[in-house]
Amino acid sequence: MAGSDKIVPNMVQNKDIVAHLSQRGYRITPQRLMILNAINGARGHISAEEIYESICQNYPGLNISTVYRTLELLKEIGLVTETDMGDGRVRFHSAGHEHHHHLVCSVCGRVIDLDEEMLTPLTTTLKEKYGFCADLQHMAIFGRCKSCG
Amino acid sequence: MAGSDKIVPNMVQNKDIVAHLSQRGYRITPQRLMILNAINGARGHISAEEIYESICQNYPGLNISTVYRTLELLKEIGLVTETDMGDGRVRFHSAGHEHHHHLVCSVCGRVIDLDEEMLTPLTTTLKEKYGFCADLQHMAIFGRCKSCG
DNA sequence: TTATTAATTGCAAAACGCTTGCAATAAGTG
DNA sequence: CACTTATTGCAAGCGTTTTGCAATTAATAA
Repeated sequence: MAGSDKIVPNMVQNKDIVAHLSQRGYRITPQRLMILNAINGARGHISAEEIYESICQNYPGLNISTVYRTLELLKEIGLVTETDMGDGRVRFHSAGHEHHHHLVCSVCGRVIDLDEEMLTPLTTTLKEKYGFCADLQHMAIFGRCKSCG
Repeated sequence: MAGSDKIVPNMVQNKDIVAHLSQRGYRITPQRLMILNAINGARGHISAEEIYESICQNYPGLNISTVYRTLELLKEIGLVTETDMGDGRVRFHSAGHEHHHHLVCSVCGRVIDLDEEMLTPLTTTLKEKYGFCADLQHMAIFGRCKSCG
């Protein structure tokens, strides 16, 4: 997991990212790499504010607007995915990861990752009955987890 | 549908509401009744701002913060339900109504009501596989509608 | 009916998450 | 190295929601 391209400490491998960005005329900046690294390192959903704060510990110069602008960019390119977990702020994770769906416990706040194929029956039904093409990358289901019954 | 308890014009029946509120020491105010009436009359999801504006046409004295505070209260009591439709503002509807689920088209913004039983297979699966008790009152599925393919 | 009292309101200001205009900076290129 | 233009930080702004507080008012008792 720990990368060898040490532009800043603990940086993940950036080959793909560099390719993605520079092929489209975007520039590789330390801010972008750190932001992407923060998302990859989070192993799960992370908010813009959390990304900002985790980076600021090592690099206080970062601005929150840069985080938002970078997230916008990474979404466009398809490197990160956005999920609305219903708590008033949007969360992000690396698009490479599986488990795009989440069960959010409204009692304890626990988040359970959900296998993708768990939702395919639903997707199929929606397509058949309503002609609706569901985009279930952005999916959070609320309820109570096993422990909170 | 039109009520007989005409405290303000077009007021819905308030027996239940009065019971719910006063049993818990809450007071019945014209503002609360109008807000609840606006939600019931909306036949569907409605935002705080929309509630506020619809009432202000007849009663300009109303304050938006009262709307928010009342919605908070009605949620607690269980008279209204909140849904995050992903457009940066939360929407509400009467907890009594059917069609709790929505298909939201991210291209044209259209909202399609979804039959409740369309999600029961999913609910069952989540319970069986994860022990997760999904609360699908608060459900919006994003994607592209028939027309926006 | 009036007096009492605590819940509720309106107001103004602030909090919150996010966006934007702009001048300064810096990445990529020759 | 010089040049060009994407990118950044800053500060200000946006829309939605929340909050502190004094004034008002619903519910209750007298």
